[in-house]
Amino acid sequence: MTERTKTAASGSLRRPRRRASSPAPSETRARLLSVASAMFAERGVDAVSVRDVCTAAGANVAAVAYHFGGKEGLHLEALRASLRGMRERVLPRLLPADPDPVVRLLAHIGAFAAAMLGPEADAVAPRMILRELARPSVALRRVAEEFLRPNFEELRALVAEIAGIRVESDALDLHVLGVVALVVHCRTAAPVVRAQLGHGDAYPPGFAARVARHAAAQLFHGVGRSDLVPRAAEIEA
Amino acid sequence: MTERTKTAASGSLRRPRRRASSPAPSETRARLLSVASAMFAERGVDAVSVRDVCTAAGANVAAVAYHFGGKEGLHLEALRASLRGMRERVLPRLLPADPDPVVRLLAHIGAFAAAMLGPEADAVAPRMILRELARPSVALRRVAEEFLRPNFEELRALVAEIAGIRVESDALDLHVLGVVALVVHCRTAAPVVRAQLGHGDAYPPGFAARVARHAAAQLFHGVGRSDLVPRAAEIEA
DNA sequence: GCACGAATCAAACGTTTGTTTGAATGCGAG
DNA sequence: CTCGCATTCAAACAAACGTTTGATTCGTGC
Repeated sequence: MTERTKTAASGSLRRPRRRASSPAPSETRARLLSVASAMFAERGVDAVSVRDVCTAAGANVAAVAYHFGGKEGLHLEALRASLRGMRERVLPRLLPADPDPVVRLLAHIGAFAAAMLGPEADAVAPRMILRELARPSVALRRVAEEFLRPNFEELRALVAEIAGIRVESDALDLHVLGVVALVVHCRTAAPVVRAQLGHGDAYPPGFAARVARHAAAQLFHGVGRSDLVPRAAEIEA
Repeated sequence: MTERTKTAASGSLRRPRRRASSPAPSETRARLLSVASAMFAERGVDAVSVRDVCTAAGANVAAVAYHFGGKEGLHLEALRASLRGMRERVLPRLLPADPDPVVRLLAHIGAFAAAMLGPEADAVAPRMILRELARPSVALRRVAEEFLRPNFEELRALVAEIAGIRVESDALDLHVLGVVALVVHCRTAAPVVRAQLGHGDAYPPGFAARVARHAAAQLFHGVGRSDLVPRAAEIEA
């Protein structure tokens, strides 16, 4: 008994030792992760209790502590899963092999906007990531940058290639930021933006592409390539 | 005992009857409101307990329930106070009496950016308002629109006047949204943006004006008034 | 067959939450 | 003075939180 208690109490952060060659990754664990991701994205981590997650996943209350070492561990794992899903699903679409940097740029902006605002944007990943942006507390923001940072750098590189030496570095940053900001703002402040634009409960179909085309055109204008503006129309819904 | 419990459960929403001609607006009430606004803006409403607020304000735990009828009431009142302060302090600066719409537009954008990103942006109002944008749950967003909506409409009217019939309505909305989005995004996602721009823990001095000039220039480009772009430099820090 | 360990469970833990209570306090009017 | 009323206070309240506990189940390797 005492030995049991000692063993249990000793590990301040207890982690369930998983077998090296575990055949079953614990179906309960997977369910918890999936349900938690959805709920965290929907209502925010703080507004969701582990009891909510567990009952929704049909698991016991202790399951979270057992499989993830606590709520914090579940949160981090859900975030990681979201990031992984995001990278695997949308990043490939961001980088077509076309030699024309304009084509690549337009594809990038279009895919980014679609991921954030499109009809399939109900996916948990964007909502979860954007939720992290607003909470400067946790160091998980670092994890979030795993996605946003490459996105920004890639955009920056493409724009630099297209603009040539026409723009100084600082201005280049702001131009790229303008694109990201517009898309992100439409997502994070969606209710307010919809009210301002006179939309109803949801963005109209094709709105993501509309925003993407606008952002691209503005970008071309800004970096002194107004000649490319018509090509922004190449972004399709 | 049973009667006790019944009575306790009955009073669902109690409100302290304030005297009609109250001479002292309860200094404690004012302190609570001030402290709460700051803490709500800093850490978010959910992350701040009424105990935190009360001890920080040197008041009793029951003070919140007494003066505001509960935490919700305090939150709403703090939000209202922030909005009022914001309108009184920054809105007048948004509307100079200059006949030139370009001057008014530049003043508007400059003041908006300064309020959000400038050195005095530590004021609680912007942080509190922007925090509300991210939480679609409460109807307090309606209250927030008391500030953001007029801001948007005013900007829209000015841009429409400057651009003339050059732009269709939908595009006009997006152009105005682009300005708002850039400024707001720099504030809400500040840590990430700073990391992307290579800034440290804080934006460099003059950053607000830099952003404002950029947004204005982009706006002029977008609405086909590239001739006005140089005038964006009129925005000063 | 049996013991081991991973997994699940009901139950309870201690803490913190927002709120309520009933008694004190202070002050102005009658 | 004393009553009434707004205010403040220490204390306790029920509920919800994340976590821990000890028992139980069940498949596997020895």
